Amino acid sequence: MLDRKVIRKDPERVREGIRKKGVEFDLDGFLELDERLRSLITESERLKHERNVVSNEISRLKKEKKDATEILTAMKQTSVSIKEIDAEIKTISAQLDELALVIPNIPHDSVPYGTCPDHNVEVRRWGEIDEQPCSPMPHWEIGEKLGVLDLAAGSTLGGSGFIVLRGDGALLSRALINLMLDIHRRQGYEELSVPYLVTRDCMIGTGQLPKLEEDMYHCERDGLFLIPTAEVPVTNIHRGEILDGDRLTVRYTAFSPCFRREAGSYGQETKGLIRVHQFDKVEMVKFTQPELSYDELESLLDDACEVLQVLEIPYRVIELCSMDLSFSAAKCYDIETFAPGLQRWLEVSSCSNFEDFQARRANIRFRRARSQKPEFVHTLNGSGLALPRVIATILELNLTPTGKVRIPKALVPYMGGMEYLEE
RNA sequence: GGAGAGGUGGCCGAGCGGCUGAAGGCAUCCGCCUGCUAAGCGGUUGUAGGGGUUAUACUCUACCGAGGGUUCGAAUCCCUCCCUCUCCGCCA
Repeated sequence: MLDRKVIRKDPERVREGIRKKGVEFDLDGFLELDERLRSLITESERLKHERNVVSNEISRLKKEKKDATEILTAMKQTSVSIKEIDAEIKTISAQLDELALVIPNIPHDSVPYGTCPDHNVEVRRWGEIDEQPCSPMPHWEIGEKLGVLDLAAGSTLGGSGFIVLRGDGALLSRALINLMLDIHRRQGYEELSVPYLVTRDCMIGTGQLPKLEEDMYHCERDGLFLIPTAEVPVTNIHRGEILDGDRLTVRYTAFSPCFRREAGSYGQETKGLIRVHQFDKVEMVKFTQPELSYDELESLLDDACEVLQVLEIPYRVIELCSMDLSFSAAKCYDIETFAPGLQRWLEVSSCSNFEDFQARRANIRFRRARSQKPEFVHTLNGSGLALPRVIATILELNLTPTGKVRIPKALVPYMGGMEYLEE
């Protein structure tokens, strides 16, 4: 959510931001409604003041046992007026709130303008990309051959888009989760284990709702949503709170499964492990002071990259252009690994700074000192990392001529000493 | 799921429908006092929105779990919902 005052005082900046994100929004209509609301509030408060004054007068008269019938009747009319005006205020206010929730965050000045992923900017690479693997084979073929991946079982259980990992594949997944969490703990993140079902308010807080309702699994009976990422519960853990400024920057990491309906996805995109309805992910979330958030974004990115370095997986870092940014993000880096079997790059992490956009929605603030007013924190999050695509990369990248898959050294201890996945 | 109790300021805890933004205590911060690791005295301390100011000051409105209702007027009465606690039941 944007600051209502900023929208009011600097509408052009907001208009420009909305344009850069490629979103349609009637800002003038919004501003007119806001103007109308404020004049109604002024009028309502004027009448309430009058009512308060006269009510005291009535009280006084009654104590003195004098007659108050006359002003009492007059006040009845005032009371009716207040009710009418307040009803209108309520309606307009609700309209404005609803509208405000669908205004996207404004891209940071450093974000390149662009209309599609082709306009994203490669920031840097790490490691050698071998464009010619020993035998280009997609991970699902490797995985099924080794018996670590069972796509048929997945679709039996949940339909298309669900997967089953078997034996050493399941172990590999568990090992990766542990390795990632251990790395992030060492980097200074507190590990959390959080609910996978959350309330609508949480989903609004981080910005998934109301815009992306179609992409969410919803348990209507209980009004709960399955989380699309641990970002939602972890960020909302401080909703409504005022954090102690001394405690910032707060860093959390959490493992969770992620549930996404992926409405509208189809074809090649959905094959194998690339796009599934349920996948595991280790997430990092930060709460920080506004002046530090862009430094924290860089270190967050580094923290995610470190996982790939430990796993000896080459990657590149992409800065998203304005229209490729998510609704809530002000700036975002994607980390992509190269899958030699598929001959394409896979997004394994997104590291974003939301500035105060989520903090306003979820009302997360901090106080610099006891005497000072609370300010909104800046929130950031990044995957560290998404499991299935990392597994896909490892399968395709570490495939040996004999058909075995080499397990990255750092992972071996987590695999009970196992060095290869083999038949 | 059933029965009961309760949700008030940073915390504890009062609160006959009218001068209660809210007693009292603790804590906080400021000052005074006192030569001893403390006590005493006085004062201070919420959030949001509007108006106002260069910024303060100032001022208005709202807020006692949430939302409705009754009333000239609600923390206080009525309804609905949420949450917490205790007991019982059920269950991994």
